[in-house]
This record gives sequence, C-alpha cells and structure tokens, in this order.
Amino acid sequence: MVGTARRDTRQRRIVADALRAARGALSAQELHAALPRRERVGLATVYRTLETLVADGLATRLEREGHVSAYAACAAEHHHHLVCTRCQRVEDLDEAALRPLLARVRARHGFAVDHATLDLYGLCAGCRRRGGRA
Amino acid sequence: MVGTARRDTRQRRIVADALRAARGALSAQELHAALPRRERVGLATVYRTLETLVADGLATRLEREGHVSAYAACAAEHHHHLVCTRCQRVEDLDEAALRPLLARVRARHGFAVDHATLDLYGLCAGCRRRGGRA
DNA sequence: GTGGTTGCAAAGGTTTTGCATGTGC
DNA sequence: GCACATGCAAAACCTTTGCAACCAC
Repeated sequence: MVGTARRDTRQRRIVADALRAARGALSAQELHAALPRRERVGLATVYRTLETLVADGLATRLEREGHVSAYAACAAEHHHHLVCTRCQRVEDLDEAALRPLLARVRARHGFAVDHATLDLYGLCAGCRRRGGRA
Repeated sequence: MVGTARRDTRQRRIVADALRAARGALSAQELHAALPRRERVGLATVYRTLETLVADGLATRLEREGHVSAYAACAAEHHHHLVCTRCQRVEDLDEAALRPLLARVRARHGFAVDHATLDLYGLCAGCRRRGGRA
C-alpha cells in the first residue's frame, strides 16, 4: 500500500509534466488536447495516468461546473488548494493551515478526520490587483 | 438572485424530503431509486430538483469515487460537512469554523476567497465508539 | 390562462474497458 | 521473458435536453 510500483513510461512522464507545466486545473480532455499530437498519447492513457497520479498524491481532483473533474499537480504534502476562478491558477495551501480546524472538529463533534477536501475558490493576488470581479 | 421563486410541486417536496430523510450523501440515481416507485418521479426531475436545491443552498454536492456526484441536505447556512466514511452520515459544519482559515489565506497569499469546498471524511463519533477502522 | 414543471426517451459527453500490441524491468 | 502499460475503439455511465402534457399560481 506504499509504493504501488509504477513503471517509468514515456507517457506517464509526458502527462505528469504537462500537468505540472499547466500550473492550473485541467480536465482530462483538456490535458489530452494540450499534448503535442506527435506524442501520440491516447486519451485513455491520460485518464489512467491521472488516476495513478491522484492515487500517488501527485495530483488532486477538483470539482468543476458541469460534473467534470479537473486535475491539478501538487506536491505530495499539499492536498489543498487556492483556485483562482479567473486565471485558473492553483496555489498549494499548507496542510498546517487546516490543523486547528481538525482539532476543533474532533473536540466539538467527536469526529476523527481521515482525509479532507479543501479547495478555496476566489481571486488570486494577481487578478485582484488587476481589479474586477470573479 | 434572492428568491428564485420555485413552485411548490409534489415532486420537489418528495425529493427534498427524501434527501433530508436520508441524513447522508446520495447520488441522484440512488435517491431516485430510494423513492417509492408509486410516486412516479422521473429521474430527470430528480436531477433537476437536486440542481435547484443546490442553487438554493438547501443541498450540497459532494465528490465521490467514480466521478459521481453525491448530494446531501443541509441548512442554508452550512456549506461544509463531516462525512462519515462508514455510515455515510453527514453532519453540518459551522461556517464559522472556516473563518480563521480564510483570514489566514488572505493575509498570507493575498487570495480573496469567494467560496470554498470543505468536506472532512472520517469516522463519526458513533462509528468511532463502535470501534474499527474506516 | 400562462409559464414553470414533469416524464419519457433520446442525445450528449465523459470516463471506463477489452484486447492485441508494445515495452519497462 | 513476463507482467504491466498503452492505443484504439467500443461500451458503459451519468447527466442533460427536447417536447408534449400537466399543474401551480
């Protein structure tokens, strides 16, 4: 349950790199479309790879309008995000930020959190500076 | 943007009641399956109604394995949840619990949060007492 | 009476799977 | 060489939509 040995394939590298390069949230299809066609990576492979990246903690799945999943690269330790609704950029949010909340939840609800989804949507500093609404 | 006047129809009541009665997270299809067949509520209506319930803040959409949305009833002010991975019960989490975190995010990242998904998965007090793992 | 709602079934779109082939290890 | 990974296309699935009938208001 630890290493889930993955093979180091060309496709896996391409998909992972592309996701990281995107620095934002992409759906499987968008990511697939973004790959150079000459790389000849199948859509199914993109789906399968994203799945493994999420399983390995190297990516997360975000919710998106229209019941589509979007994926974003993330450091293995960071599982929460600030998603800019304007430029689609994703920043990692330190795990520690959530800790006080978890403590509170355990104290007040007797609830033992195993894992959490925490994604904050809004305007990043840059887009705020540039002014305007979401 | 306030009242979005809804008609008080038999179906809307049935769906809303069933969701509330479930006290847990159900997918649209599960909810539909749970309705007495004699009520003759169409699946499309379930989808449409859940959509409006979410829009009205009376339900939320949770992420679930297999790229399926699950819905849970919730008070209009509570938009975050404690989801028990064993009994599927959902508790509301006070909006206030998140406030310190939002303040921190604005201070440290210059990020202005518009809305957030926060769902904590783990064992509820009851299931913890009954012992065992998730 | 009018316009939002519903049911049904068909369409749409996303994601998954079967299977032969390719390829890390 | 073996087992996992991939491509392709078909299949499975969830969700949405078109349209005529219905029914709150």
